[in-house]
Amino acid sequence: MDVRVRFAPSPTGYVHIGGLRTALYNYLYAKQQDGKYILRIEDTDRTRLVEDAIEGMIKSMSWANVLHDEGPFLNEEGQIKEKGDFGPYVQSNRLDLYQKHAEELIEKGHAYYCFCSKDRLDHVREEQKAAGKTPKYDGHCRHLSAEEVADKLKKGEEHVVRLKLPENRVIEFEDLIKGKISVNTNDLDDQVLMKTDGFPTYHMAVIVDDHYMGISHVVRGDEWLISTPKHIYTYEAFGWEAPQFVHLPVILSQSKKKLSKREGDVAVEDFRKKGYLPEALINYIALVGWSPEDGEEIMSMEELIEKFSFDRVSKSSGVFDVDKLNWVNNHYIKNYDLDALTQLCIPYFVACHFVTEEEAQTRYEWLKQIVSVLRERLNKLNEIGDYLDLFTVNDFELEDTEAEEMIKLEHVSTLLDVLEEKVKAEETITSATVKSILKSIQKEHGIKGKNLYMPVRVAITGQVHGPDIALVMEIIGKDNILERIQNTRQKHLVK
RNA sequence: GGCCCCUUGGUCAAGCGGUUAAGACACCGCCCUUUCACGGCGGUAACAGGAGUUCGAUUCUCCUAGGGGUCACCA
Repeated sequence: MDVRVRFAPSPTGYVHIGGLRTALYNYLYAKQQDGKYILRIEDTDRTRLVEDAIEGMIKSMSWANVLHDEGPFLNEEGQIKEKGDFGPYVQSNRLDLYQKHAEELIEKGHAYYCFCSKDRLDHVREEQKAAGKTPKYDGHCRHLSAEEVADKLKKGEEHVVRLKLPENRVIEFEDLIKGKISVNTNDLDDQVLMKTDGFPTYHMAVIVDDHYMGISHVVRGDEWLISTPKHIYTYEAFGWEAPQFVHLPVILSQSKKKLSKREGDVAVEDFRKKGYLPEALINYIALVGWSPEDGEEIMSMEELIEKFSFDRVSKSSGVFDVDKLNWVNNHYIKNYDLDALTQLCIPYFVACHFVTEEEAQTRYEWLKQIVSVLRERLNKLNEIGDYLDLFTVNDFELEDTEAEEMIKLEHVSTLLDVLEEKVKAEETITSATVKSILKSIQKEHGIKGKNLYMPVRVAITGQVHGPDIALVMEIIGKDNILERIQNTRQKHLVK
């Protein structure tokens, strides 16, 4: 059987990090099985639509490199165009199909019209709650006669279509991750299939679409597990074969709650903006809830495709650990192609007003050098801003008492004089000349190790930590070095 | 509350009847580096609890506790 899977978000906002993982697992499985990965837009709730959400989602997914084979795409002009033989892929364009199938279900006796008002339903629910019962539709319209229904319909009464669930029947299915699940229909409700506005509910649309789109595996979030028996019954009612079900565990925040905006970043877009590399985000997110047999932690998309399997997906939810994401991201930053990384860093340089867009081109080699020095300590690209003063500010203050201590050392005055003299004597300063200068200072004055490097570091940067000092000096150049020595001498040196 | 599901260190996790219960992040040491990092080595730290089954349970069963999901004309 051909593997066909889908990611089916509602266009109510951005792609959530949990959604990205769901999409990723779908994608990995499809690619591994030589199948198709489909993007479908579930926009049946007209009240929650967010303008341009579809575009945003397509962009986020394509940034993350989780690319669909069928569904809506953005063309050159940024308009939405569909690709694939099973469309339309946006549910609001498939209304007739749902309507037709709802009628089919009614004819077959597996669904019925319900004319209950919202008020009545609310009332019933309240009463049930008050009586300590589980709220459930009371079946008021279940047994209306054909005449009554026809009459109400003719009068144009508002109505919905409900699924007619059999009583006291145990529905079982085998979830590829959770294992055997069984639920009694008595614990289930006669789900609304078609709403008063003529739109289907999720439960209707998902079945019709998955069937006609030839979906082989429904890979979705945990929250759908309980509705699955209803879905299975609906497949049966249509006489269709149900797909395989795969319910993924939830991703939790550090405080073990469902990941929410309040506790930090949840949108894929947020991570992009902060300077997480898509490779790193994908790599990390794949590891929350799944691990490969060989225990490998750093994997490319190709490796993920090769190693992924549902039976190694965890049954229980996992915490999203930003620290580990940072570690993975840093790993990718350190090993990235330097030119490609520099290109990715340019927006951050510009955003910090370190350079203009134009300068980013004319002084590209300089930026590249800076990136090469900073990359090893960046957890994410936007941290680049934390280091830029290092290259631009000559008139700095000492960062902390530790820095002050270093400058207070007795030999610093002499050290600065000698350093200044030797720097002046050089035509240009490179990392190599800095090293040879320091070496000669060691020989001539017996200052070495920490006593040598630390005061120099502080005198040049004002800080006790930071990138390799010789490289920093090479990047800022002779004139700035001399100016900084002057600054330190006048401002910070204890006379 | 009913129903369904889950439970290995702070976190991600391996394990699928017999192991000194892996590995990774974080944390703490030491080493390397004439500085800062990187890196290397090492350390602290876990089978929720209780009954069974078994020669033997982290692994199987049941109960308890805790957590999550669901109970919408939202997905």
